[in-house]
Amino acid sequence: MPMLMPISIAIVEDDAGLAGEISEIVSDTPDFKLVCCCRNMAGALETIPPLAPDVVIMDIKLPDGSGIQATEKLKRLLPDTEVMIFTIYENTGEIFQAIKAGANGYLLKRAGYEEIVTAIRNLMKGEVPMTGEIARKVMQSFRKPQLSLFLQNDPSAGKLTPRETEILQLLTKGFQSKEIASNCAISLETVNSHLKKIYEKLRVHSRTEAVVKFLKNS
Amino acid sequence: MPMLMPISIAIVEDDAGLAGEISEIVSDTPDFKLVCCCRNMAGALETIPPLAPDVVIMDIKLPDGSGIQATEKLKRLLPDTEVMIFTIYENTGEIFQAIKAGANGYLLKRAGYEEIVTAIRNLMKGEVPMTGEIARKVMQSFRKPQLSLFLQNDPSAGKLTPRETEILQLLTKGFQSKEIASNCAISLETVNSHLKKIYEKLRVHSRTEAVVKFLKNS
DNA sequence: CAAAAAATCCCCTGTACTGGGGATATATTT
DNA sequence: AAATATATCCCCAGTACAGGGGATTTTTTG
Repeated sequence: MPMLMPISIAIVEDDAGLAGEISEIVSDTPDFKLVCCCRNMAGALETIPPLAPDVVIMDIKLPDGSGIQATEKLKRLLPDTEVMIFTIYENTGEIFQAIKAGANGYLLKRAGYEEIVTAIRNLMKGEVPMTGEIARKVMQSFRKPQLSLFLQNDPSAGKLTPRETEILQLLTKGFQSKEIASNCAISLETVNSHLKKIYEKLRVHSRTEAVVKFLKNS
Repeated sequence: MPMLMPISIAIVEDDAGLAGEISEIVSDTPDFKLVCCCRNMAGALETIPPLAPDVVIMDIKLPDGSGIQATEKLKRLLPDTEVMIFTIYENTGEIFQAIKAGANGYLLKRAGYEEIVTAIRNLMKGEVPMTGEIARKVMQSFRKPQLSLFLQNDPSAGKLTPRETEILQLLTKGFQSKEIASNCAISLETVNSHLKKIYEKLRVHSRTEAVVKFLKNS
């Protein structure tokens, strides 16, 4: 399917080797057209806006700033340009920052030739190219205190004993551990023991998570 | 590539016509195996757990409940089973509920033969099949988060600033301070500063108390 | 009765949290 | 222009919490 208008692509990447590889991929694809290849943020913000490419492939770590900042600024100037982050980082924080900055896709650098070409085409179709791992992380963030909601009729999560339920209820009232101890006339250590079991059974790692889970399901 | 173990699939769909179409697609694919086809939620919750299929294709509108509830319950019992929502609804709320309930993918009913087969295979590879439109919506929700949420003008909340509200909301998801820092791209110290103000305004002395107050008032 | 579950207590290590000081840079409002 | 609010960052001290070992007694249950 010959296209009248090739997809114009800009690259922002400080590593010369990698920049070369990508530009080769772009050049080797008939309907792709490389319009510029920047080495740093300053250059990108100066060169790219007047070119208004269809796609920008953006590295995160740049010598004079972060690709995330660059993305934010570029998207403000060129809202219709698709920015795809291309990075080695799998850190969740980075990913969210990039998404918030307006990135339209997120590829890991270990991606192969085919993957990159496909991702760019998908981008133009309005899809959101992400590796499976990244998509999972994004999805998980929605169910952060993890699913697996309840206790009463949840066989996989052990049922709470009466004492544990009582203590959990006190947690929801904002009591701290030593207050619970004196309230129940037991030692602080015992409260700790119960908390450990409660966390284990609810599969959480803090009193706040435990309380949220409890309140959501009662 | 012949597979020794076919992918076992269950369908939950009240519309007989559609159920028929999907089961045909599944049956026509060599390495797929249909293990059951349920018409309602009650049946699904009874039949599916002992079968422990690899994949469940789940309709949202069921005669005796919602596919979202069904997903939640199934995922509790079968955390390793991939549940793919299959629906006509493009409503953002529905999508988020489904994701929170633990759905692993989200397909629109206008999807074609190929798309369905591909989605199931991607699911097994750990990817998250979503149509482009849905992925966009999910991503967008990160860009302008929280503002839509309820607490906005709660008088008892003592006028929290947008940032404070955002952070409080992250608390309710069980995030710890440094996770909030990385998600908001600010330092831990800043998170602490915000927390101090939040506690002061809500007149509480711990994150758990803050969360409880927030959840009770929303 | 014997085994299992529940409830109690103790030690210890490392990390997270609370709350007390600050400071600075933008915005917003007056 | 001055005052106020918001958002950001820093240091520090003391406490609380999370989770890893245990152990003992009572209660429940097969």
